[in-house]
This record gives sequence, structure tokens and C-alpha cells, in this order.
Amino acid sequence: MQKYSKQTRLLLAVDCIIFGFDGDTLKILLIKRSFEPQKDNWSLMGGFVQPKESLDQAANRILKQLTELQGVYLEQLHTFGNTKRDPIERTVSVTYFALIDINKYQTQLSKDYHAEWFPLKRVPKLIFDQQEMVEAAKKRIRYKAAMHPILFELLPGKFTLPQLQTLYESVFNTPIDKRNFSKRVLATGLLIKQNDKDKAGSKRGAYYYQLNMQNYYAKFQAFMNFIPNPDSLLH
Amino acid sequence: MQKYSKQTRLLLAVDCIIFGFDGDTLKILLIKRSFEPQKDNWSLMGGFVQPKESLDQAANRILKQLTELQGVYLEQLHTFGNTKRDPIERTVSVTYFALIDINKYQTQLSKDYHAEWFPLKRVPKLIFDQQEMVEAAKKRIRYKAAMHPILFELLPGKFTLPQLQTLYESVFNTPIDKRNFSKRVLATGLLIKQNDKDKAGSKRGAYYYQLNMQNYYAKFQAFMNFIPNPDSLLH
DNA sequence: TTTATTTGTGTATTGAGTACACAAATAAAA
DNA sequence: TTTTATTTGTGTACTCAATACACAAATAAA
Repeated sequence: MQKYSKQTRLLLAVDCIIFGFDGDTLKILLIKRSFEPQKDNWSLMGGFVQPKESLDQAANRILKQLTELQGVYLEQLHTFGNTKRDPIERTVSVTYFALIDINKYQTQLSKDYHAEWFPLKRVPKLIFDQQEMVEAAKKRIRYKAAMHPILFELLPGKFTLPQLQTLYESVFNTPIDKRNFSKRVLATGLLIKQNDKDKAGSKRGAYYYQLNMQNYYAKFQAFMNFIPNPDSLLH
Repeated sequence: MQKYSKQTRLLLAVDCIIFGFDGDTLKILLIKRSFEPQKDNWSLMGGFVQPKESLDQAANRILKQLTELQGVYLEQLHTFGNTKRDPIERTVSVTYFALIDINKYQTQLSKDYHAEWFPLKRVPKLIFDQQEMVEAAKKRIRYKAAMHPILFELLPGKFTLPQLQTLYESVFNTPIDKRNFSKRVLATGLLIKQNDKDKAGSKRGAYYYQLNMQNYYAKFQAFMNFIPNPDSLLH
């Protein structure tokens, strides 16, 4: 079945940048690499693309391997192919970024991989060109979140407006006026107010909201400004 | 040097979606495939990634092979990796899209490849999953052009406002009010009015403009609305 | 019962986007 | 040479969205 016989074949890997939000800070999940080269150094979760799986399948497999999660938000980011990025043998890496509800992540599962969550501002030194991958992912999540409601993927099914606002403030690293924020967000028609409150986060308690999934899917591609002055915040 | 010895290696290709604007219609450049499978069918310009070149280098090489052009706008689009996309042997394809000034393209060069420009609305049947690649490129160029001034890459160094407007109308397939368009575009500070006019396009003649390159590079990443109601036009 | 903390809400102002029409230039035709 | 046809270039009023800004309500903890 090999008919392009004169061509060189290359190793192909998938690396995942996995985002999570702990209610205060945007974080990514890293593992301690279990094999050489760079054994025991911090690294993205990744793996080689297998002969019978597509890239998307590989990314989902790799994500599941570490988190046991399926059906989460996963998007292809960029493909990195410098000839010397892996010193052992040329490997081209297709990166994906994932947005998961950090509460669904079982800490226990990460033991095999010695995984840990790191705040985006304190990411340790990573192997190969993975620093660059994380930078690209950071840029992309901001870019996309400035106009599309992807950040809900980081929250549990029920969340409060203060939680949502903290998330946006954390991703864009800027304070937002809460009156304008709630006006803006509620105006999208994406949220349904619940009758119960989250009593844990504050004395007074804050009403829960849920996504209106119908509107969410319908409007996902539309441009929506969730934050003031996106221009100045993206770089 | 092969130490990941148990892993399968794959063919990796680069395919280019090359956009050009003839003053009236947005087009892409296609070639007649010169080898089996699907010999003589319409196809994107592409090629295999060579052992000693990066992906960007491969894309530039392939673009130059067909157009003799260098230093043009070239951006990685998406990587396609379904296992069966190439029936002969699994090949993963990294796609790039290019924006070129169609006037700089030497028709003669295309003879070897039997290349032809096709209006985006009348793209012929393409091999493998290239239809999908073109769709992705179309979507991306619109998405990006709605907010960043990339379409200037399709025009010659000197151009008129009516030409620019026709380009936007063609890309977004919508009529635009010219008073509002010129206000919008000139407000960006990206254009420098020249003293001479293009007499070819009309009786009265239209003033030429040139890009203010300093502002262009400085503001490239900023969000700028060039078209009314981008929402409704992107899908 | 007092205090401290966090939630929830409204209004006035500014600025950007939008709709809309007519005069100026000139090549081509009469 | 005059007339006609075509295309360029410009201004204003209106609407709506973005923004700045402050205080009362709720309640757990002291």
C-alpha cells in the first residue's frame, strides 16, 4: 500500500494544552514526562498519532488518558514542524487546546502522570518548543473568548455571575465593571436564571445561572463582545 | 538517530490555498494534478514535506514553485489527518492559505502545472478532501478579514478606494455603502492618499492610495471593523 | 444587634455605526 | 461643441450600543 515510495515518512504527535479554572485563576494541566529525552521534566500531555486514528481521535484519546473526560471542548490549534524541535528524531506535533470543568477532573487520575495544574502566569520551563505552544494557546483562548462564548466550557453546569466575571477577569487579566458585565452577558440571551443560590461563595449568596443550550449553539459563531476594549487586551 | 523505534511514521504533505483578486472576483489558483492517483484532476498546489525543511519552509517552497513569488502573505490554516483521505497511503496534510497580488503572478509559469484561477463560487470538484480545505480557507479569510486588514495583501501597492471596496464586497458577497466605507477605512489611518489618479477604471478617475506600512504593521492585530454587520456575513 | 462582605441593580453621557442624496469630473457619443 | 452617461467624492442626522458611575439589600460572623 506504500506507493509514494520515494518520500520520507515522519513521526507525528499530538500535544494538548488543557485549560481549567479553579474559581480564581486560569490554569493548565502539565505532566512529568515519563521517558527520555527530558524524563521527569514538565511537559504537555501528548502522544504519537497511531496508524488507524485521525488527529481528532488522537487528541481525544490523549485527553481521555489523562483526565478520563470525554466530549469536552477540544480544538485544533496549530501544527509545529521545525526540523529540530525534538532532538531525538524529527517529530511534527499537532497541538490541540481543551477547556475542561476542573471539578470534573479527578485528582487521583493524575497520579500516574504526576500531573499538576499551573497558573498561566507561573508555567514552569517546558520541554522542546512547548513554551511556544502554550503561548499560542494563551493567545488563541483570549482571541476566541473575546468574541465567542467559549469560556462557559470551563465552568460547571450551574454557575453564578460573580464566578463568570471572575473567569473573564482572570483570562483577560483586567477588572470589569460588574453592572456593565451583567448587562452585557444577560443581553445575549445565553443565560437562564435559576431559583437557587450559591451560598458558599458569599454571605448574601448569588443566584445560579445555566446556559440556554439552544441559544448557545445557535449563537456560538456570532461575534459577541463580552469584554470592554478587546483590542487592548489581546497582546 | 531513530529512538522512538516502535512508532509508525507517516507521510506529511503541505497544500496551499492561493487567493487572488482580479479586480472583480475573489479567486483561487488550482493545478491539474500531474501524477496518480487522480492524475489530471483539479487539485490544490501541494507537496510532501522534505526531511530538512520546516512546515513553513515547505509551504513557501510549494508556493514559489507555482508562482515564483516569495515573501507573500502565507498563514497556516489547519491540519487534515483522516486516515483515509489519501487512498494510496495515509498522508496528513498541513494546509496554508496565501494571499497574492494577482498581477504579480506570471501566467506563463502556470503552464507546467496547467494552473487556472477559479472564482470561489465556481470551484471545480477537487481531489481527496480538498473541497473541505477550500471551505475552511474561505471561512478563515472572511473571519480574519472582518477584523484585520489582510485583504490589502491581495492588491497592488497602489490602489483606489473603489477597488478596495469592490474587493470587500466580493469577499463578503454583500453591497457596502461607499460613504460609510470610505469613512471607516480612512479612519483607520492605514491609507495615504496619493496625488495621482487611476484613469483606467473610470471616466472621472479615482485617487490612488498606498498603505502606511508603519501603521499597518502596528495595527495589524487590532480589531477593526471593515464591514457592516460582520455577524451575518460569516456563515 | 452590629459589622463586614458581597450581591444586585439604573441612569446619563458619549461615541460609533448607519441610512441616505447630490454635485463634480470627464470620456464618449451625438 | 454640446450633450449624455458613468463613476467618484463627500456630509449630516439618527439610532443604538458602550461606558462611567453609587447605593441599597442580604446575611454570616462577630
